Amino acid sequence: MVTQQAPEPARRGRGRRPAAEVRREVLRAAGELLLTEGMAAFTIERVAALSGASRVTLYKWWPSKGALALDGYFDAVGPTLAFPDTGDIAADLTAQLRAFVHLMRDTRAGRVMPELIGHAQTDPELSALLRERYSAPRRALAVEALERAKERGRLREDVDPEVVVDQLWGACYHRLLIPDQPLTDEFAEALVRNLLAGIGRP
Amino acid sequence: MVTQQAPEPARRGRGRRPAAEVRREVLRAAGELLLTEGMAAFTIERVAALSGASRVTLYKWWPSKGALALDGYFDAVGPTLAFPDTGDIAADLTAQLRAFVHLMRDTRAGRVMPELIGHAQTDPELSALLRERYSAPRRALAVEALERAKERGRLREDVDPEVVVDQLWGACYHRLLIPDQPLTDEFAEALVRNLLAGIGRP
DNA sequence: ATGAATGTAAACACAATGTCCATATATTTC
DNA sequence: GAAATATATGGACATTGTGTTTACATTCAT
Repeated sequence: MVTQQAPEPARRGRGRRPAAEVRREVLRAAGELLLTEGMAAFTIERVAALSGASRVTLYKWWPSKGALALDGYFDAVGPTLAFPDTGDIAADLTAQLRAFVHLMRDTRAGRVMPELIGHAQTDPELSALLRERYSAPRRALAVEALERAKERGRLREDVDPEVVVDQLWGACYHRLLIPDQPLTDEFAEALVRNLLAGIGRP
Repeated sequence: MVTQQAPEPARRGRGRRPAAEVRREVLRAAGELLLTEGMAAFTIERVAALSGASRVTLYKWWPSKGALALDGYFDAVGPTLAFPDTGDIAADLTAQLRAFVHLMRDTRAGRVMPELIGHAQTDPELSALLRERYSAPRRALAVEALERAKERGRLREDVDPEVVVDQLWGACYHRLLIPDQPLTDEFAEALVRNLLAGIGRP
């Protein structure tokens, strides 16, 4: 039962294919298209053509273009999340922020993620999915790290970790989405320094 | 020379109309459409229909849909910018941030601005325009206020005002664009408190 | 083996983009 | 004031993407 794999990109006869195979191919094509040409070129039609699946199939499985894009993104990038915990909260935050800055500055993620966030502004489906599968989990990791630091007495008791997250990662997203100023290592370091020590003077 | 103003929305004969009148009508229609139905419903076609102008005219005057949207936004909202300067930097920052939070939470601007920023992620024209006419001027106002505070000795000398801006307004935009957490007055106040006094403990 | 589930191709209707044209009117120039 | 020029208008067109419908082929489960 040797299935002749067509060497050419996509040319197939009629009839059903295994669902798992179709899904795999679609996600691969979606991720590839997203990372190479960006959200502007990302259409259901092109994903269908690249994956060899029919548009109807895509419409059946994914509720919106954004949902498909997000699935494609995670399929391509994978769940590369981690949070160091050395006990030194300043160092841990700086390390995590620098890693984030590098990811956004040196890889395609730095173009794709802003485009996904941008698209989510007019796509409630994608907005919910993005919160649920991307921002909320990442936020939780940071909040946990800050809570631990608080328990160790490294942070003031009255500080809300959720606000701190916005003042660190939110600041990065700001420079990513509205690029008036560059996203650099020095920026990441200054964020932590400013916030921990305070910028005021008695 | 009495020009009979058609009482019905948009029904006109052929021929050239005064450029200023056309421009005014187009901007009014664009702003209105944007504020009532949002970016998703904002199309060249609908702006043309609402304004009574022809699509060709819009294509000639505006390089992209985003540019037209931004012009319409400013036409509708106007340059409502101001920065208090009472000498108390903490109070000034808090006041300005609270005003921003209110604008975004209680008016249509809170929906439109995220959509414009979102659209800018895949529209370089709009991105440049947004920086040039919106974010850069606003940023400058905040930076100037922080510089003045520095000169008065209220802020540490080694602090970069540009970073501070991201940690205050960037944090707000974060909650606006990725709404995991709500945008509240308490949030605005906590931002300033955290940053001025520092969140660390010796 | 058989039938239900599901992917495929092809066609359609629809909306919006972007670009023609010929014509009519405003503005400028003489 | 009249002619020349600039430009807005309506209408038509090709193109692209969305989303749905229909008939058919193949896989998967029983």
